[in-house]
Amino acid sequence: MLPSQRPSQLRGRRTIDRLLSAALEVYAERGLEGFTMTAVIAASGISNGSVYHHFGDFDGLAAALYCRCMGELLDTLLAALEGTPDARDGVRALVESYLRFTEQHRPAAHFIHASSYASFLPAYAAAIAAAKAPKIDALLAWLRPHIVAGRVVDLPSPLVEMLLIGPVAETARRWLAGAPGLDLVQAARLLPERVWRSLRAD
Amino acid sequence: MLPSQRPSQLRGRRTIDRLLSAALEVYAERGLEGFTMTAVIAASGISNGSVYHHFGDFDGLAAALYCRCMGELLDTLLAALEGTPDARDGVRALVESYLRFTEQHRPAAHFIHASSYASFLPAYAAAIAAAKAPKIDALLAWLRPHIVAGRVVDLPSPLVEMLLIGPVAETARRWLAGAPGLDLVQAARLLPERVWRSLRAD
DNA sequence: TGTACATCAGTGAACGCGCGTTCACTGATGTAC
DNA sequence: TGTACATCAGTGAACGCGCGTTCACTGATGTAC
Repeated sequence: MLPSQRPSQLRGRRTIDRLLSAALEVYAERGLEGFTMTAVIAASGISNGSVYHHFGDFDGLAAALYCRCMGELLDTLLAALEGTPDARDGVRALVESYLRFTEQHRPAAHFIHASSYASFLPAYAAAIAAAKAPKIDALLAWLRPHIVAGRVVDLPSPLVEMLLIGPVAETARRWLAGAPGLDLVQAARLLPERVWRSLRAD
Repeated sequence: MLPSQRPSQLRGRRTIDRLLSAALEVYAERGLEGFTMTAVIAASGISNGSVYHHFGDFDGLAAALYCRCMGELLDTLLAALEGTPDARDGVRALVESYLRFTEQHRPAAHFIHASSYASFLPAYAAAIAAAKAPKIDALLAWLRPHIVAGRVVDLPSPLVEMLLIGPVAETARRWLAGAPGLDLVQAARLLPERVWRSLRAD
């Protein structure tokens, strides 16, 4: 577990929250380059010593921010599946909600994508994986019956995930990087059906 | 054009080549974190002054390396289409060759993906886009007749690109990040047909 | 063929800046009796 | 209900390190005549 997840006092939880919010603001305004201890301290008004108290080091803060953003994304995807038993509807809802999340939470989405190869990940990989696991499992639990029943193609689950997430993740990435000619609303209208076609068993 | 592309003397071209090769080695061994001026200088045996002479600044060297790696990837994709007029064959060949390139040129592929949000990109975005444009155009030129003839779905071309590249790009990214349970050979066997199904018009 | 000269290529010591981190400290909170 | 004390939370000055960059310089190459 990340150290930050378990502060024993309410005061500590509020400090952590202020630090993470300030960190995302700093990232949104100045990018990875400007995402530094110094900048986060200044933006949050909290002393550097508190960062070490709660996160161990600056990478720990980055890992905690990553967990928070990724958690929000996964919660959004899970919410989209709520009360959607049909396979095609569910796949379409996943694609649409991923793109909607990207548009509505641009800084968080940007941070998630930009962190794929960040230096803080290796050190905190286990903690991050543990935080993601239950939500990933819930997504796979929704999907499995559809594979078993022969409605979705029976491939190794990492490959099913690639077909499902690949096109939207790449779309989000390019849009976040400022690529011209990409319209997320248009993508949300046109991509879901094509993704479904790559996944349906027939 | 990147300054590095046009050295007037053979000696200069060799220095540039040694610097870029050393830079990719440094990146492969120590990651983005260890990818510094100091490390590249030490690995190449060339003085820092020469870097400034040829690239302007360290970001210029990074941009030149990105161009070189991306150029190799695009050349590989174009070569896969050579003598492949059929739409389905071509799409499958693109998917397969993208994955094969990732496996065979791991450091270059890693650098490409990790650079998506790198700080050197904005400053050199125009030069990089100019270097990529002819090859991207060649890929689209292969695809267009198939769309016109109704064999490939008629979507805005950025979205066609997302469906084509998304699943393999995401697969490559996860594999490069060391995700467990991803087998590129298996992916090259199973993904091409599913990608084709998302693209074919019917 | 030889010489003069401009330009290109390469060197490496020196510099300043901002980064993450440390540490000795004060203050707040919760708990035991 | 009050007091003592351990632990948690927060502070901020100080530090060292390594980074990208600068600059005055030497050496190599190509060209003009």
